[in-house]
Amino acid sequence: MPTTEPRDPSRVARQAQMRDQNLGVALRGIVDAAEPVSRAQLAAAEGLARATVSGLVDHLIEARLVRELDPTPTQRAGRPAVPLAPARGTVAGVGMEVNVDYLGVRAIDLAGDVLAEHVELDDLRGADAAVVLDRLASLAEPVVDDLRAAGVRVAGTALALPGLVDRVTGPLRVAPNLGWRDVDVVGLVEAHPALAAFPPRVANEANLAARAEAHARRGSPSFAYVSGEVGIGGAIVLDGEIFPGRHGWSGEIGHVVVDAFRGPRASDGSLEALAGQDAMLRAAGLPPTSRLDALLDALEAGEPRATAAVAQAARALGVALASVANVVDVGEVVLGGSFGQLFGYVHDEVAARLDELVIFAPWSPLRVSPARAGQYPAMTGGALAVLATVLADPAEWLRTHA
Amino acid sequence: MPTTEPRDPSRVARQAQMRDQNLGVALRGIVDAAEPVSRAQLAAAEGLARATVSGLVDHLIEARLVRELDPTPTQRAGRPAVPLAPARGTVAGVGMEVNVDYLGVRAIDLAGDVLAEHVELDDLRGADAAVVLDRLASLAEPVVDDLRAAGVRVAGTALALPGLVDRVTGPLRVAPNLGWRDVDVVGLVEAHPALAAFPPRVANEANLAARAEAHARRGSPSFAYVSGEVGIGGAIVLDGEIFPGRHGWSGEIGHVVVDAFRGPRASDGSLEALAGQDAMLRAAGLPPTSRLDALLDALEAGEPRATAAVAQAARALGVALASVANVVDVGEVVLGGSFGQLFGYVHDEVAARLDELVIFAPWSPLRVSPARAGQYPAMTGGALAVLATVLADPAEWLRTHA
DNA sequence: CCGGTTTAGTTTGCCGGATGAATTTATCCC
DNA sequence: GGGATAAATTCATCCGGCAAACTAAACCGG
Repeated sequence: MPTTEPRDPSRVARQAQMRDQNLGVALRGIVDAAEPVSRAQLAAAEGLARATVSGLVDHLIEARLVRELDPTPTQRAGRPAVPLAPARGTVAGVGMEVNVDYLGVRAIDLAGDVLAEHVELDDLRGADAAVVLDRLASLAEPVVDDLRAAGVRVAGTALALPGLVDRVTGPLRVAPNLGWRDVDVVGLVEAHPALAAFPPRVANEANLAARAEAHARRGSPSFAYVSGEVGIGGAIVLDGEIFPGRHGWSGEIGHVVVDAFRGPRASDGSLEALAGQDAMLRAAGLPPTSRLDALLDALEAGEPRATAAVAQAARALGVALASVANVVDVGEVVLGGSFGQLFGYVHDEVAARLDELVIFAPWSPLRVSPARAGQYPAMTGGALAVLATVLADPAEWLRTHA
Repeated sequence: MPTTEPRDPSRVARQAQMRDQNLGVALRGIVDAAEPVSRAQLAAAEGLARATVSGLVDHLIEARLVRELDPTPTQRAGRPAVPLAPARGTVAGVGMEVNVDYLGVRAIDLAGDVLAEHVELDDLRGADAAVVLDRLASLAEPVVDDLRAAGVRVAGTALALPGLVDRVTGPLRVAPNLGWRDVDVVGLVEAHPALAAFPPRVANEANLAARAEAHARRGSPSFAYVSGEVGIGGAIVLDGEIFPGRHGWSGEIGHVVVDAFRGPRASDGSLEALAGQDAMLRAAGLPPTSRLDALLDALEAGEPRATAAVAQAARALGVALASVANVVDVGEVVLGGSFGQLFGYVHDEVAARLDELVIFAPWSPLRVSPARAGQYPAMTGGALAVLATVLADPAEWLRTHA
């Protein structure tokens, strides 16, 4: 599970906050651990006294955020440790997504297990926002209801969208590939009575997908994530944290210009214009209505136009990512979405461009790897984003919810 | 003064740390304030009890980090507040810089006043690193000695270099325009006996210049900074903090590629290749040995080749900055160094390209402004970086120094 | 089987430091 | 000179982390 939300760094230390803060430290220590840890290990890892940790853990267990496992038979002397693990099925984050050809919901608990999931495939280009969001809410309603009926506390919902979304207030500014502009997404979702109590945190699809990717990789990785859907989105991950930017609009790698002098408008040379799905299909001589599978088939068959199209796109992708790496100093590039599927065809070119263009490559070569977060990573990332609010300050969350 | 160094966010809260942390909060509250604040104001601003703040402030005064000013005659009833201000001339940060045509030292105290300064102009392209750094140390030696003789505690030194420098360990990886590569800068500076006790924090020139710029703008601004020296450097500033990246190599805007298909090598289309000082002079038909002044004269005279050269460079600059803005979501662009001097000639084109290419421009237009940090901002930024270590944890600093 | 050893977890008294209320100090105003 | 008002200090209280002592539950060697 990724770590905390950003917090005011110059915060004063108070007595009361101390407890709350350490409760969070303990919970994150348990949830982030690769293996179940004992109270004693946790104390050693965080530098707290064992007595202190015991008190915190008792609190977390009582709040059903943590559970004790059966002691594992060890061959060592001494009283066996009680392994601690995140509780299962007690708290859930709900991630929702509307994208160009599907929409869906996924609920995940603190242990990272998927508790429920619903996805519907459909072409939503140009669909009416109110209709689509009502349909999404209808999809989410039974999920939320079932969870609550089963005694699962729903910590909140998140909604991933393929566009520019304000970080806090959540209006969708523009989603070019859906044809949406200035949509009050939160309001439309809340309009559905079942979700009125759970206003979604809205965020960009690629940013949430990157969060899922960071979670899948454990241990606070840093990378630039590229999400090839119909458009090209992206995100920057630093030490396991999504880099949100000032308004939540960061990571728009698709709008990086790699060829400023290509057409009359400089945006004709943007990465999305050169390596977006439509551009690749066109360059490969495939009908614009076809899907990525058609391109993959053509590549498999060794079709020269398809090969050339993907090579050209890979060059643009590599150049754009090199610029990103030069500016934000990330050591790894993760290709997701369609670029994940095309990984074998684009890896070498992307790696070569990074090697050539990133100024620090001689001292810290960049890795290029495919996404591992599974299907619909933005739904997972949305659920994780919700759970991260619980992890950031469990005491506060327990006071307001629970 | 800019705020703290980044700190481990998931740190546990301890009793002992609480005092130290609040000491830092209080000190930063006083130093960052635009006007002198009283203990009571500080307590209200930070949400601490007045009693607590009093104790902290007493500690800071005793440590000569803060001083009390004379109460200003106010027209209100009640006991007049004692204004608190950063102490002057008690602690200094020393910023040093080696750049392509100058090298120098500047010492600054907590109040932001320049206590000492020495700059020597010289063309250092291709000069031997050991020789230059020894010369720099000789320049810094009397500055440090004089400060110490005057009872000023020297908090440390920083060294700005026009190249890629490792954040912590500080070897200079490469400085293309100096012709340096893999230089143990810290070791060479420390070799000078006067500086043996003050190993410099080494950092990129543009990153430190951006720190000075952030300081000059108060109030935690966010912007992308471009430093046009002989090469083109840059930095990202978010809420007043320099964004260092994983290794301290961030902000290399000069290596952003805006025209991937220009030459045989993709790097022929980098911003530095298109808008660096050499490129502009060449395009303007000026001899490569000439300086920026010659270009400014030609522009002033309406010389068409010069105008065209700068227009072309401005286009590349605007496109590169648009890519940066799309990726890191900054709302302002600050042009420093030669681009600061050329500001009047490049502003419109840069602003137009940002407006055209930055996807969020319709909702949050980007500002383009010239740098205000004065001459040799990297020296100032280096000194501020040193002082920031004091501000980050004054208690710790007092334990180890003082 | 039993005492010694080792490690995990709990109990307990202590202590640092934030806190709020009360107090003192310093000014303005009538 | 006597309120009124606000700043700063003093003081008793309380919270929570801490170290040490203690209990619990395993292993081991005889």
